[in-house]
Parts: sequence; C-alpha cells; structure tokens
Amino acid sequence: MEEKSRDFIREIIDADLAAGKHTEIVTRFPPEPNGYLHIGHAKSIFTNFGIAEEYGGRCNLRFDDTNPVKEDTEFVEAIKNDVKWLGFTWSSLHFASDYFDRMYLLAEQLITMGLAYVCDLSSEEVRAYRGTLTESGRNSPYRERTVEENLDLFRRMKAGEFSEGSRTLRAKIDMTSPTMCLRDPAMYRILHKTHHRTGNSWCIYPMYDFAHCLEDSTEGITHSLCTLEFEVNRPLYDWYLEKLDIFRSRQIEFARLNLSYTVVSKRYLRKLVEEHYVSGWDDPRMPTLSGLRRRGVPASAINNFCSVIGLAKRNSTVDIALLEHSIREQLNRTAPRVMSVLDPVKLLIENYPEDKTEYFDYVVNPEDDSAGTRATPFTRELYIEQDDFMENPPKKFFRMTPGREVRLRYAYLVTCTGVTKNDDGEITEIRCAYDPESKGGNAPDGRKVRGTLHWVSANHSFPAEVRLYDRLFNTENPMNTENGADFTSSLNPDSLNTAMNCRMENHMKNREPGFTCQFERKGYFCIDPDSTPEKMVFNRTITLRESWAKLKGKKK
RNA sequence: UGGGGCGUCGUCAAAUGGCAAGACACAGGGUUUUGGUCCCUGCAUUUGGAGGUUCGAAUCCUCCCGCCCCAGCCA
Repeated sequence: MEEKSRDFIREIIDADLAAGKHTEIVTRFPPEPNGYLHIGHAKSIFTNFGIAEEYGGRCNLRFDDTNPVKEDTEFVEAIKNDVKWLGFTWSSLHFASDYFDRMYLLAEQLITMGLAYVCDLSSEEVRAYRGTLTESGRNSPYRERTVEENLDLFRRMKAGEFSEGSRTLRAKIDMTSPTMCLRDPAMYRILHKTHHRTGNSWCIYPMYDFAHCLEDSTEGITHSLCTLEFEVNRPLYDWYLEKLDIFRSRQIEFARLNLSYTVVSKRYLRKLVEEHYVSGWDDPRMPTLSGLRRRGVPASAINNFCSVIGLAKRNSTVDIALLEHSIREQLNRTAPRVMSVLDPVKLLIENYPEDKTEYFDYVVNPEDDSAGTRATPFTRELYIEQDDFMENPPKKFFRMTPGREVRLRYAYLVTCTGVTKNDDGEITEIRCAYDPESKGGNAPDGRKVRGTLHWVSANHSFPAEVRLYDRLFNTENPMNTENGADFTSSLNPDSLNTAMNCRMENHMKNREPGFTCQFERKGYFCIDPDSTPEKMVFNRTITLRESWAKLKGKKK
C-alpha cells in the first residue's frame, strides 16, 4: 500500500470520517471568473479534485461570481477548459449567482433574527467607525433600527430605490472584536451594474464572506479548502452557518503556491497582458494554465508537480527547478525524438557521392521501445548546428573542429577537413570526409569518438520558425525590486528569442499544433497554434539539462 | 504595541516522546551513438533561540526571536 505520509488536510478528513461526521466527502473548486487560471490554481484544483477522488466523493466546479464589475463569461469558458485539460471532471457545475434568491432570503432571516441591519454610513464613515487593529470600533448610529425598518429598507435596497454605495446590509456582531471581520461586516452592497449571468435583475450583491459559506453549505461541501489569507475570516464563515443553522461546511486553509522566478497573482498577470509585456494570457511565457499548455507543458507534468510540492500551512516559495524537473521527466518518457537544426550551417561531405541518398534507422524514443524506428535520409549536403563547430576550441569541447573525427548520429564518422568563409570571415560551409566503414555511426575498429552531432539532409528538410523561450523574470523574487521599482523591471529581456531559419526533417511537415517532440540535444518543443502549412512555428518548452553549458559558464 | 497563523537541509517537505524520510538543487564517479536518460556516492550529530520536564525531546512546558495574514461596500 501507499507509504506516502498524509498531509494535514487528509488527516483532518480522516478524523472527521472516523468521528462519523460525514458519509461522503464533498469539495469544490471556486474560482472567481475575473481572469485566467494559473499554476497556483492548479494546486487548488489538484487538491480539491484529488481529495474528492481519493475518498470516493465529489468535487464541484463553482464560479464565485458575486462581483459583477470584475467578472465576465469569457473567463468562465477558459476556466472550464483549463480544469478539463488538467484531467478533472466536476461532479456538478454551479454559479454563486444561481443562489442569489436563497442568499437574499437568508439575509432577511438574519434581519428577522435581529442579527443584521441596514446601515446608511458611507464607506468612509464605515472605515472611521471600524477602529484599527489596536483600537476597537464604535457602533453605527443605524445599528439599533427595528426589524421592521430593516426589512423595509433592505427590500427597498433590492428594489433599486437607493443609489450605489448609499447603504449596506451589515451583520450585527461586535464592533469591539479583535477580529476585524467580526466588526459588523457588510453582507450586501448596492451595485447598479449588469451581471454577466443575472443581467439587471439584481442591484444588490452579496459580499464574499456571506456568500461563500452559503454556497458551500448549499452544496453540502464537507471540507472547504482555501488559502491561508482566509484563515482570519473563518470565525465569520462559521458565524453565518451557525446563526442560520444550516449545513456546517468546514473551512480549512493551506498555503498558496509561490514559485521562484515567477509572478503568481492575477493582478500582476493582468498587467503583463494589458500592457503588452506578453502577447496574451496564453503567451507561452505566462504561468497561466493556457500559457503552459501552449508552451507544451503536459498536464501530467503539472499534476505531478502539484503532488511533489506537498500541502502545508507554512508560506513557502517552490524552486521553479522542481516544475522544470517534472516537465522533463514526463516529456523524456513520452516525446518522440527528432533531429532539427536550429542555427544551421552547411556541412559538405567531400568524398560522399553527389547523387546518393541513404536511409538510416532512427530510434524514435529510447525510453519507449514501442515507438519503434524511422528511416532518416542522409546525403552529401547536410546542415549541422553552428555551435557544434569551433575553429579554436577550448578544453573539453569535443564537438567538430578541424582535423577531429566526430559522429553524425546514426550515420557515419566524419573528419573535418576545412571551412569556407565569406568576406566577413563568417563560416559559410564546413567540409569533411566520411569513413565508409563506419556506417550507422559505429567505429569499425572500436576507436573512441567522443562527439555525436545531430544533422538534417539539406534536400530532405525545410525551414521553420522556432521560438526559444526562457524564464520571464531574471530574479528569484520578481516582486522584490531595487528601491521600489515596478516588478516589470525584473522582466528578462531574453525571455523570447526567435530563430527564423531552422531546418526540420521533412516528416515534420504534416504535424498539427500541439504536437510535442524532443529535438535531440536541444530540448523539448511543440508546434504552436500560429503554425501554418506554409510556415511552421515551434515553441521550445524547455531545454535538456545542459552540463556542457554549465561547464562553459564555470570556465568563464 | 489587538487578533489569527507559521518557523525542520540552498528549495519544497516527512517524522505525532524512541536512532532527523523523500524529492529538487548542488558536488563527485560510472554507463552512453543525445554533453540527454539511467546508475552509484556525498550532502541537517541537529529542527529559529534559551531554559525546563524525561532514561530519552523536532515533538511536552516556559520565556524570547523572526516571518506571514486581517483595518475593501474585493475575493
């Protein structure tokens, strides 16, 4: 059985189950439809859906759409799509706005119980009456209105008789409470705004604290999992459910995900999009689920990452290397291998017949025997990677260099015989001689050949665009800037480099956007939706681990 | 300086009074027709600090220190 230790939430659930509190575990993922989902949400999705699945229970998808000024249906569809992509199926789909009638009735009930009142204080006045962290607040002058008056006023609020912001419905709790949210929190505010689902049928909208616990309770959510910042709101969550005497959902808070070299906050991601630092919510550099998907990150890698980082209450920042590891691990197992030359230079094999074409067996995926082999054409004129050749190489460089023998993967051993340069001194062509006895790349006498190069046949390849992505930010904590500078000052100017003249093997021609593969020795890539049959576009998902790059860096 | 939380390796994170897991990162070595993968090895005598209880403490007690959250008619 599973040796893995349980996190504190599963321990609580186990205890609740043991105590006979529930017969079925019900959770929910409750996004506000005001932006796109990001990797932080993936953690919430993974735990909410994951726990429900594990306990044989249910998990709902619920849109927390109680604020019409921020929300939009555009986001609803995108969010549903992202949740499905991660591989989860909601038990049922809900909208907080579907419960507006019920919430309204429960609000009236609280008024009737003498536990809520209509307050005419302006927002500034409310703030002044609220007190501070160390001084208690004062009662609103409207606090002692009669039930009848409150009911009448609240109904007229609903009917649209009052202007926006002129009144609120407040819970009557305790203005002296050291817990700020218990100082007569607002339950309803007046907002003469069109809601994306209810249109103009409402002009009063419930506040989060009042709405959320009712949504959970209504759906029979047994464990309402949310992030740490809601910990201080829990007394209020419990207060509403207790006073109304309805199903008691239990709120449990866990630490939200922070990732190094990344910004995970809707507000800042929105800024990146709106001010065009990136091409959109699904820009492959964005930590949004749509961005990661377009980048070529498999859903399985994200889920694996979520399981590896664990669940706890302490604030932490996960090293992005952990995510990168999950991505490589997944892709290594599944991605077919391809030889593509990103920065081509011509390689001429002088002693190879001009009109000859040979085909070599190419292992599609060494990690997956069932992927089989493919025939790859080899001719006299090839392309190789420019940085696989150096005229004056440093120590430990064991690629091509004048006079040295290297292997052309799966084909032959070749020895560099010279180079051709243009007037600017740039290398336009590398020349070499092959050993006909080394067919397949095997040294006939067992001589050692350290370097192995990838290549494509000039006449059996086509040009394509490749977008080389790197981290969006240069600093570990982009929010931590020098003397108050904006977080955009942490942006990595080299997060995107576009290579326009890459050479692809011909068999890549018919592949569709989303197709993922490994360009050998280079990294994992996928076909971008911008791709057309005339001009294919690839995204680099992530490089391979590069001990050579590390070595180079050290020498410098 | 009110209230609510949290401090275990560089980064995540277990251990629930009985010899401080694991992963990532890092370092070294081996295999290799990808400088990839894979495989070995090393990496906290000590758990924010100081006392105390105990045969025995990361776990219990006391005091101290540090960090996070709350003063929206946002969620």
